[in-house]
Amino acid sequence: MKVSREQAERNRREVVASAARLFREHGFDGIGLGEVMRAAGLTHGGFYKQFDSKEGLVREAMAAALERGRAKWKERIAASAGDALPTFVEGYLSPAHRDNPADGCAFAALAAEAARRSDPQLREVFEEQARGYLDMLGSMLDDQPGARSRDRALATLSTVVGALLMSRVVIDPELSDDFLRAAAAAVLRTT
Amino acid sequence: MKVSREQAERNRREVVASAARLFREHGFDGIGLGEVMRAAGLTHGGFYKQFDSKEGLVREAMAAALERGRAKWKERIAASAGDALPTFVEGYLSPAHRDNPADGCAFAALAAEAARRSDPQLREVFEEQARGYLDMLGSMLDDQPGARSRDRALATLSTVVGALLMSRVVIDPELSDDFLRAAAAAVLRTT
DNA sequence: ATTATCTATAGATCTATAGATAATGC
DNA sequence: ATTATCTATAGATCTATAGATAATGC
Repeated sequence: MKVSREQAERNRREVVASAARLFREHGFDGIGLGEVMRAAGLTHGGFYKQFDSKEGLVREAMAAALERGRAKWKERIAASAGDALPTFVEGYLSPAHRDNPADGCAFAALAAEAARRSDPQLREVFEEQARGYLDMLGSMLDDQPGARSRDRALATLSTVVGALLMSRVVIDPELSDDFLRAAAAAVLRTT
Repeated sequence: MKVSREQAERNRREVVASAARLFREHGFDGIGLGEVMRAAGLTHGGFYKQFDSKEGLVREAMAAALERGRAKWKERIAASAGDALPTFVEGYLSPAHRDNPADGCAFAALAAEAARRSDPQLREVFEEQARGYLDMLGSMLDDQPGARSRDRALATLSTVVGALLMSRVVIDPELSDDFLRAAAAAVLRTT
């Protein structure tokens, strides 16, 4: 039942990718290692040869999810003909993003849970990625009278993450859309 | 071991209050019924005489936490000499609120988890309270050229919830303070 | 007599480990 | 010979239930 070193490496990455999806979809405590391994096509007994603990997988999965998400926005912005900020804001605050948390932003899906976890290394991952997002947003924004670009990046990230969160918890589709639309308009209005 | 009807009613309310605190502090899955009952000074076996299920308690605890939170802001605003919006925003985005999730806003602490739960009635509770917050904020904001007060309430709620969330997950106290400060400034600047 | 709470437990699930197995890689 | 993965299981925990107990309230 041993596999080649390359296959083992592919398997490991598959476990991290499955975990990144399933944690965003069900929360850290909403999914067991058995189900994560099964989603990766393995059995749960093999987990500890590759990872130290569930907490270690949580850490790697969040680093992968946030890094991948940020790279995706950069690609989308580069590929777009329009301005960077509207491209990002309209994509981030789209119904498609709201309706697909498994593939979406890990801040909106899991930052509250991450803040509660005892593992400080997990919060380091979120902090490092927050700085990455702030750099990305800061470069899209110019200093303006009354607010430097970094402060506007901090406020913009807060607004889009909060709006996505609120749009997911309410049931009424109109109210949900209103959060996305009004937050996008507010962010773009201050530009 | 029976107690008077009034005492039983007090006990029930104490269970809901303990749950409201403990869920905000540890998440819905991070705390068991045993610990909730123990925090209320009871044993876990007595739980099902008062509640249908853990999900029922989650629902009642969130309704209580959000209703109580909203009432607290209204009191604070009424008692304050200053304008309503700065009073709310500076209180909501204060280090004290950030550092006390057990007593703080349930949107920032638990909306992501609530959105994932299968119970639709829980999301109804969040939606109803979101409308309450939007009404409260809308009444603090005037229509302005380019944005009606309801849209500004939607964006403001998104911004403050998102900023509190982000301020809790990062480790660096400076970065955490920056989220609170920059979000407050952005919200008040558009006034 | 009724019933709020207690002790005790069933049944499910979850993390982590032990030991077996079979394919890799020296 | 080494090792990635498998089957099986230990030990902890969690929700929910059963039946006992003792104080309330008719």
